[in-house]
Amino acid sequence: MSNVHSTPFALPGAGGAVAGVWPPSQPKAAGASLPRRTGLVVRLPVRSRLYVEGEVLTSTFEVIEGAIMLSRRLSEDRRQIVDIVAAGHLCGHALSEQAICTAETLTESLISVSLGRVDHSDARINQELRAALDRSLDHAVLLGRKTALERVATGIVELADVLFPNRGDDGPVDFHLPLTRSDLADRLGLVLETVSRNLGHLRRLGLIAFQRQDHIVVPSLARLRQVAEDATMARLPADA
Amino acid sequence: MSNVHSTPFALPGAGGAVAGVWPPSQPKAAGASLPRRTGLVVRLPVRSRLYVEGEVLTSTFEVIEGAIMLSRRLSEDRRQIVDIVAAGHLCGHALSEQAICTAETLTESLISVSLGRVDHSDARINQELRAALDRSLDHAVLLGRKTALERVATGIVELADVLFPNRGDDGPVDFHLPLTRSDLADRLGLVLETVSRNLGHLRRLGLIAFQRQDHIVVPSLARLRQVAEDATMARLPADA
DNA sequence: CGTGCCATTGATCGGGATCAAATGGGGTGG
DNA sequence: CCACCCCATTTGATCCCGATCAATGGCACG
Repeated sequence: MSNVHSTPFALPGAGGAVAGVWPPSQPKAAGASLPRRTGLVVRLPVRSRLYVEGEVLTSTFEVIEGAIMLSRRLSEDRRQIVDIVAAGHLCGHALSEQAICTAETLTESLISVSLGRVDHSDARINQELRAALDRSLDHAVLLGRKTALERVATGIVELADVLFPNRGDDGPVDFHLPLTRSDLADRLGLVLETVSRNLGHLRRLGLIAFQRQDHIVVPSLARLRQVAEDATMARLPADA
Repeated sequence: MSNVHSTPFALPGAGGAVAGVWPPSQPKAAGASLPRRTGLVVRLPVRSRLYVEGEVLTSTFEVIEGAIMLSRRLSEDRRQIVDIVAAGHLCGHALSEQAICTAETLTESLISVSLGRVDHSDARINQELRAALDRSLDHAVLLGRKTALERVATGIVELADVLFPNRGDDGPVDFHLPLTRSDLADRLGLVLETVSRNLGHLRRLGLIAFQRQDHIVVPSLARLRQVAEDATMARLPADA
């Protein structure tokens, strides 16, 4: 049902400890420099774990560049990715003093770290909470009422929106897919094979294409958005 | 997939209009008086619609007694009940100036109505938003990763918790089920038949009993909670 | 005493899960 | 530069849980 990741590395408290723990001898991240500190801004490689569900949080994180995914576990093999935090948004202490989920960078990211909730007004926090709630409700509709094809289409659209925050909606995009099929499955309430098959469907429908397994091309976000809302129109002549 | 309710009645703006629109000649509510105004507190019958998804909100509602359900529609026949607001909690303008969902009383309720966000501090509103977000994430795990039996068990536990806010957890409870099977289905991401069958399973397991179709008895909330988290232990010898 | 809605129950269907290979791309070491 | 290996992904075959279709039963209300 779910996949168990080998943890790249973890932050213990996520508080003042931030700087010290980071460079875990992991030469994996693409052309990225090791995490370096700029005031309270850190650059983190892919899949850096900021905090774990249940932990007491002392820091608030603001995404400057990149994205963070938030997940919850029901048990070792049942995970749900509950949100993806885009650039400009917050997570951590300001939103919940106890971590209500686990947070990991989805891509190499530039993150601003601040203690407690300094740096962020009540109004700002309020706005962030509202946005997070709104996203969560949308996602509840997806998980409760959408078909697999609609879920996968929605997942791609969401990633496009998250990774390219301010672009005139719709029109063509292409980007690196930061999630494996298994991650996508854990986001969409499916299993990885179903994700793979439905990506195939979308591809055969001409709604997406792949340059590589992890590089997707979307000719028209508008058309994909349509399928994401209602896939009844989008069935292949020959279907599995 | 979902049911389309005949709307009992609707509030247009939910602002100062509150008092005028309410008594819609509907002698259905149990022994309830017609909505009467006490300062800014109103008593509403079952299934009163406070506002509809998309509307501009001017009022904040605080549940004094009873409960409110919040729902979103994907289309006419795909509804998801995204939250149930218990006594002591807020919904409406303070949480979102545009209604992000439709709100209806689940039971006859005592609701305090206030314009805008007066009466509620930023801290209070933040606290409410956090609580709502936390509930929503829990629910995402349910919708994404729980089996039908676990969902139904969770649904009952949730109702017990919502309708009896401050009781020593666990131990026996019995109460009127304010949701139809179809409503429960729309809460749990199932269809009504599946809800009915799994209520049957729980009944045969001795985890719940029915005095009437809409009056449930839970001998041990603790045991039901266990099944709500993991139903692998709770399978009947002979099963459908 | 019907009439209509809600719930239960049964029969069958089908979408997505599970189990099982095959494929392929990228990184490593020779 | 190439061979190999590892692992993510694709694809295929089959299963099964929950959806759908279809009666039937029960209770409230006119």
